[in-house]
Order: sequence, then C-alpha cells, then structure tokens
Amino acid sequence: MAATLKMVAERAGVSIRTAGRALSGSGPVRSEVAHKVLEAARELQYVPNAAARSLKQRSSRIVGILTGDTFSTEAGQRKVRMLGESLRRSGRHTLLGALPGTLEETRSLLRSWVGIAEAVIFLHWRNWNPETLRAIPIRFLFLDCKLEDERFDRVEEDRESGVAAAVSSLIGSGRKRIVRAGGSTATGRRAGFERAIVPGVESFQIDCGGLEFIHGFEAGGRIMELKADAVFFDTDRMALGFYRYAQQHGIRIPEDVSVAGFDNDGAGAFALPALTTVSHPDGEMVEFTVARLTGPPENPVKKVFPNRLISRESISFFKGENNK
Amino acid sequence: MAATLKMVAERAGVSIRTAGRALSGSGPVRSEVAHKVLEAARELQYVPNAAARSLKQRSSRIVGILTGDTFSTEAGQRKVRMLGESLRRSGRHTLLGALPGTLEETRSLLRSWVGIAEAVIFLHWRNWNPETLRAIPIRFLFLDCKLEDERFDRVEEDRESGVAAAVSSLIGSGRKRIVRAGGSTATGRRAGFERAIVPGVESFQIDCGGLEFIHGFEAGGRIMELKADAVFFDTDRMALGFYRYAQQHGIRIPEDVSVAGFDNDGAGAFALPALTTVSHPDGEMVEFTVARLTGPPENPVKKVFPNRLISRESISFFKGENNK
DNA sequence: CTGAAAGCGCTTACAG
DNA sequence: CTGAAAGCGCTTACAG
Repeated sequence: MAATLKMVAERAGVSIRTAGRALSGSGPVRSEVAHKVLEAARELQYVPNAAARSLKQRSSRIVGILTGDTFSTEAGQRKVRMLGESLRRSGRHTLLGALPGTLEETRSLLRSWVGIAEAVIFLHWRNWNPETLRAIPIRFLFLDCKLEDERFDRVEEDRESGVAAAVSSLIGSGRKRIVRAGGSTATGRRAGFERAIVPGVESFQIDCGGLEFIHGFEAGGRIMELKADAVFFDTDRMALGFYRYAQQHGIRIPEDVSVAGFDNDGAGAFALPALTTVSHPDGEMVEFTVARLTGPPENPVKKVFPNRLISRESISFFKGENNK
Repeated sequence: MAATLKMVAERAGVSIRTAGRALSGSGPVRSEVAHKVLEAARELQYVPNAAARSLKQRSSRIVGILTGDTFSTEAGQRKVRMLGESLRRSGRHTLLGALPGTLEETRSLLRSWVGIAEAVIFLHWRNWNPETLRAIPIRFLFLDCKLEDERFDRVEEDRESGVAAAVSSLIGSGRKRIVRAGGSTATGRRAGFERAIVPGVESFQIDCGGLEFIHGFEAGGRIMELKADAVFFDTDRMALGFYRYAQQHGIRIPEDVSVAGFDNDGAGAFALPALTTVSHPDGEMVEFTVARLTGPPENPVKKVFPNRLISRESISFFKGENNK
C-alpha cells in the first residue's frame, strides 16, 4: 500500500494540512516541523496521488493529443513527438489517442477524457464535425486541421505556398511539362501547383490513389506517357517510389525528369540524387500551440506558418533545354 | 460549468446514488426512474469526471508508455503506435512520455504519474537502474529492454537470431568477406553476426559511430577498403546511406557487394535494389504485453519473439564467384 | 428497488 | 505559524 499524506502527518505528529504545506512548500512551516515531515515522508516513501490533486484543483496538467491518419507517417510522428516534448517542458503530461474511425467513437473517447485531460490538441483531423465536440468540458486546439471555426485556436501550415515554391523551382530549372502526382483529397496542394504554373508551361495533375511509395511507383507509367520533364509528388514516399520506377526503366533523374517531393523524410536526403522537398515548420507550430495553452481560451487565434523549400539534386538547375 | 452527478440527481428528483446506478447500469433501477435520470443527464449534458472515478476506484485505466531514444526511429514509432492502439482496444488510455536524460528525471516523471497511470510500459530502455523504480506504486512492464530482472514482465525480441539469419543469407549467396557495420553498443547484433560466420568466410566488424543514414554513407570507404563482398548494417537507414555511397562510386549492389539491413523501414522495399532486411515482431510483442497487463503482477514472465528475415534484391543468391 | 453515509487523497478557505 | 473542517465528484458498502 502506498503511503498517504495522512499517514505522513500522523508519523510526523502534525496535522495533515501542515504536512501538506511542508511537502509542497505552499505555506509557512517552522523549519524543524518541516524537517520532521520530510523525514516521515522519506521513511514512508510517500508519493502524492495525482488523481486526488487533479480532482481538488480541477486541473490535471494533462493534455491529450488526438491524431488522424497522419500518425502512421514519418512527418506526423515527428509532430507528435515534438508536441510531447514541448508539453513536457511546459510541465504537462501527454495523453495519446489515435482518432478512431467514426465521429461517434471520437466523441466517446473525448467524453472518457473529461476530468483527465484539461485540453486536447487535434492533429491533422480531416473529418471535422463540430457536433463531435458539443458540450464536452475540455479545451480544444487544432494543429494542422484546416479548420474554419473561429471558436478555436488553430495553427496551420501554408502548404499551398510550399507546393508553389517547389513547382516554381522545377519551372525555374527550365522545365516545360510538369505533372503533379497526388493523393486524392489534397486541395491545398492542387491550388499551390496551379498558382505556380506560368505561361509556356504545360501542366497536368493526376490522382495516384494514395500517398505511399507504391503509389508513386505505380504512377511512373502514366507520368512518362504524359512526356513529363518534371514531377511534383505530394509526398517524399511517392517520389522515392518513382525513383525506383525510373531506375528500372532507364529514366535519369534529373537529366530526363526533375523531381520534387513533400515532407522532408529522412530517406530523401540520402537517395541518389538527393530529393528536393518541402519541410514542415514543426518546431514553430508546436511551440506556438503549446504557448497558446498557457493563455485563456478566449479570443482564439489562427496562425499560419510557412513551409520551407529544401533544394537538392533531383532538380537540375539552369540546364536550359533538356526536354525530350 | 460541467454538470455533476449531484445536479443530475436533483433535476431527476432522485438520490445521487440512484442517478449513478441508472447512468452506469450498475444496479437495479425502476425503468421509469432510470428514464427520468437519463433525461436529466441529457438535458444537463452530463459527462462523468474520470479523475473522481479513478480516485474512488483506485484504478484509472491509464497505462503509460515510456520510450527511450527509439521513439525517433520509424521502427520505434511503429511500436508506440501499435501499443497505443492495442491498449485502446483493451479499454485503456495511453499516457505518453519520452525517457528524459537522467535517471533522476525519469524517477521524477514516474512519481508524477502515481495515481494517474496504473501501469507503465518501458520501451527500449537501455539505461536500466532498479533504483529508479524504487517504492513507486505503479506496475512496470518492459518491452524490448533486455532486462535481466525476474521481478518484472519482460517481452523481448531475439535480435541475435535475426542478425544471424541475415548474415547466413549473405554467406549462402556465396560471399566470403563479410562486414558488420554497426553502431557502438549493440551486443546482440555482434553475437548474432559471429554466430553466423562459418569456416572459409572472413569477417570484420566496424563501429560507424551511429545508426543513421550518414553513418552508413560515411562508412562506405572503410567497407570497400576491407574488400568486402557483403555487408550487414545494424539499421536499414545505414544500409540506404551506403546505397548512396555505392551509387556515387560505381559500386554495384548486389553484383559487387551484397547488402542487408535491419528494421524493415518503408524506404527499403522501394530502394533499387530492394533491401533485404530483418523485421520486428511488433504485433505479437505488443499484443502479448497488453495481455499481460490484464493478469496479476505476480509470477512475471519473460517472453522472447523471433525476428523475421525479409529477403529482397540486395543479396544476389547462387551467383557463385563474384568476389573482386 | 432506493437513499443517507462514508470515503478515495488531496487542497482550499477559514479560524485560531 | 498551525489545525479542524469542508469539499473536489464520484463509488462502495450498508441499511432500509
């Protein structure tokens, strides 16, 4: 049995309140009394019970993270890890939950967190429905959720500009037939791609049905049929899948086709050629989100952070006319 | 203000205990009374407080996961994610903590979890010290920690055999000069490598100073100086780093050098040639660990799961004499 | 089938 | 500087 504050107080011969004060330093205690209490606590190996403290203080210092499908990707896992570390630095614990399939299940999970988590950060929740959150006494923040609801704090990244920068870089290297090979539902990437296209450049967008290696690999044939001389992939995984297709079919990157990806996964930097990509502003987004937690929930803000283009060897700059 | 059980009871005109019974279904209630209570709860948007329940029941259904450095790797993050999902399926919540630098900080974190987490699963904790856990009233389980302490449940994977299988596969393809390129402290991998070596094969082990892409890349020169015709890398990341070195230096894989890695990272399957590797028995280990949680902590067990060799193109089988 | 009481282990006023 | 009381919001006996 774990020792309680009451047991410590009895052993030290003081009231429970005095014992509490001595242990938490939350009030004046004569130093010899404090000493007696600390001694008793040490002997009994006293550890305070966080559930009892949470109940009384109505604050648990626990923040939930609820991730969507993104938790299975390298970029998503990186955000979760950084959030956990940042929360810890701010003296909070992290309760981790993956968004289950249905909204009803999500609601049920959130209800079960009442009294445990004082705030929940949604990460990359795409299945937004305000009804899910109705009347749940928890503060909600949205990280990378593309949410248009003024009642909540929202931290976003400007994927559209990131994509546009990558595509502009492809065009700037002299390419004229550019393909975006994407997953199905990424509207920000679609808009960024379109924004970057300039007169004299032909552009195509194809749906690869997913964001994994295999989808980039399988799209290789369609991309080459379009006689593309440059491709932007929605993810680095897709781009590296295409690398394999290219190597198998004698297509040279970047001589024949320039390639850019998105996510700044670790493998891209060591592929040959090293993959040009777009990195996420993870650090800034995470720090900003955790900082918001400290402030009151009134006057929620929306903050957007820019992506950053990471130029590597998979785009051939300034080569002029190497279209086929 | 969130509604409490007391408020629901008053509104329904019953005692707090009857309201509790009706809402939790934990005892007999006349159906018309139950109906009144449910109605009141709905009107007040009642959500039970988990902290209060935990305090009274002395059980929180929350399990902590404490990860070491492994949480920054793809294979480690996969285990964390699968653990979270498995715990959820068993009706538990997941509290996530990264192992901080010092043992004192770890102990402090664990103390702050008392009353919140009823069990903690250590994942890949290499810095083991029993003193860290002393007198903390939480149940501890160890997943992939190589712990030799009979007082705890331990779930391990047999990396040694996995490495031996990969190295045997390299040898079976006719290779005669085999290098293990490793991080500094992986004794299981060292032993597995040695076990697989047979007469007539020359073997070397080199320390690359780390497990990342860059370490495999930078070790390329030393590996070729040894005139190796096969290399086992401690991680897939290292192996893919070596891929880049090989491509830059006109070394053909597997014709000139066969390669095997470890971890079954996603990128390896789509590298060219596809990387032979060793996969972790994540699913079985996680399910077993979570199942142990259900049983009593007495009679802890140690369970070891085998790795699995995943043979791909980076080993050239049955080619005979292609040593340089 | 229902209710009044006690208690989980703390902390927050309040009174000395 | 110290203590007796009340209470956070539930659930566990126990008594009707």
